[in-house]
Order: sequence, then C-alpha cells, then structure tokens
Amino acid sequence: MVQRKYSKKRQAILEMLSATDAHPSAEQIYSELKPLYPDLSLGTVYRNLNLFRENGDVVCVGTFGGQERFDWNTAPHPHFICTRCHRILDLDLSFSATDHYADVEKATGGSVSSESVAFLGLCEQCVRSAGNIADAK
Amino acid sequence: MVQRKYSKKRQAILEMLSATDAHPSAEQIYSELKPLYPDLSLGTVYRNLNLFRENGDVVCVGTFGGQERFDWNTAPHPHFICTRCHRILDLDLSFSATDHYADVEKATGGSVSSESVAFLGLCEQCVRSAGNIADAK
DNA sequence: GTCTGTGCAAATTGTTTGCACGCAA
DNA sequence: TTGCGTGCAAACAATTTGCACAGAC
Repeated sequence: MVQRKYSKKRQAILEMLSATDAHPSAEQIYSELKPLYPDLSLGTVYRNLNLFRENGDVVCVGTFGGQERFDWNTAPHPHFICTRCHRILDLDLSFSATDHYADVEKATGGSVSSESVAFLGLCEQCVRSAGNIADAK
Repeated sequence: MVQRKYSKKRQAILEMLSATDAHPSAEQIYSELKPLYPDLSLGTVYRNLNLFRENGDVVCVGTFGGQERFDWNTAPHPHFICTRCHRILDLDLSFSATDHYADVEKATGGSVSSESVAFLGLCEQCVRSAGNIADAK
C-alpha cells in the first residue's frame, strides 16, 4: 500500500468511480468533480488514478479517442466499445477467456495475469444517428 | 480509396508491416526504416499509417506504453501482451468472440463490427528477468 | 513538527498539421 | 502541368512532474 493519509479529493475520485459504470477518463472525472471541488486540479486526478491502479483498486480498460478509460470493477469482464462516441458498456456474457490462461502460457512461455475482451462497433445512439457527425461528440 | 499515387516510402512502410509480426508502433517503424531512407520523416509514417487504417489495410491493436500498435493481419485474432516490455504476440487459439456478436447486439442495441481479445501478463523474457528493471526497456 | 497530498504551471511525449517543395502521372 | 506525397517544424493534446504550500496525523 502506497497511500498513507486520508484526502477528501482522493475519496471523492474513488467514490465517483465506484458510483458510475461509464468507465470515465481522467478528464471526465475532473469535469464532473470540478463543480463540487472548485480547487481540484487535473494533476491530482491523474496522480490518484495512478495510485489506485498501483493498489489494484481500479483497472484500465484501454485508450480510446486518445484518453485512457478506467473501471472500478476490477473483475475481468467483456466490454462493448463504441468506435464513434467512445461510450463503453459492460457486458454480461456467459463467456470467459480465463479458461485459456494455461493454453496461452504454454504457447508463449510467459505468465498470464489478466485479460481484455471487447466488442467494437456503434452503440445504439450512434446507430440511430449514423451519418450525423454532430452527435459524435 | 483515398490514396492515389505511388510512393516509395509508403510502399516501404507497408512492406515492413507485412514482413513483421511485432505489431510495431509508428516510432518503431520509423526507427527501422530511417537507416534505409535517411530522409524519412516521422510525420510521413503517421500519415501513411492513418491512410492504411482508413483503407482497412492495417488495424490498430491498441495503445500500450503510450504508443499505438499496428497489425497488418486484419483478421480478428487474440493477442498476448506483455505488461512489462509491451511485446505483442499473436495467439492461435481455438477460441473466438465472433460467435457472440448477435448476443452483444441484442444486449446493447448497437451493432458490432469487430472484436479485441487479449491476454495480459509477462512474456517469457520478462518472466526470466523478473525484478530486473533494467531489462524492461 | 513531519511527511503526504495538492494546485499550479512547466515539461514531456505521442500524434497531427501547415506550408513549401519534390515527384508521380 | 496538376496535384498528391513528403520533410520540417510548429502546433496539439494527454499525461507527468517539480516546487512551494496546505492539511493529516
């Protein structure tokens, strides 16, 4: 454990993450928390996110649209990712890559510790407004 | 098709990509080609990679260690990704997420067009030198 | 009082872009 | 000759970091 002391901002970031399933980026967390903590700084968000990641409290889903996205649900689970608006949804599939860790270790000679399964496409909203670039943002 | 004219550099980038299974980044492509084409510029590598991507000639595997990695093999297939040295290996598993597109579309209301399956861990080399930070780069 | 956490701004790093020139057609 | 392709350098954008001060213990 690296973190030692209590901090209101850190607490707020962690709570915000655990209360949403939007898999937010640092930027999104900052925007949402800034009104409640006017003196919050983006650097603090980044520093705490890295702290959480080191402690295993959050996991990184990947980088989309240039921004790293975080997930409070650290159990491996598949995602749906919209390639247009970068919305990320959790999926509940009777499907796991975990069964194959041993196969992969045998094939590569390495050790497998986690997985990442994602389906890419257009989300419901983007399918509806397909072609309407204005909705992409 | 956006590209129109022949270009030696573009040809070289595409050939380099199709000749390797290292899933290189723009930076890595540049470093490898620079000795052969001393007046090659990094901007050209990026511009051509984006062109290839638009044309569907290459696919992006993801962003690791801050760098986007490209794959000439555009057929969906699982990868092993070393979280320490960011080596990327192709896997040949009797395993596919493609069967689940319909499930995911039903669950999300969106449309699925591709997938991404990756196993994360330490590659053989990094397992051997575990703890030896010097080898990570 | 000590040491961690933060704001702020500067620094870093990967990627994109504007412009003038080179080269393919 | 037309216009895409490129080198170069500046512009951008996400993330990291140094420093002095604020707050937890």
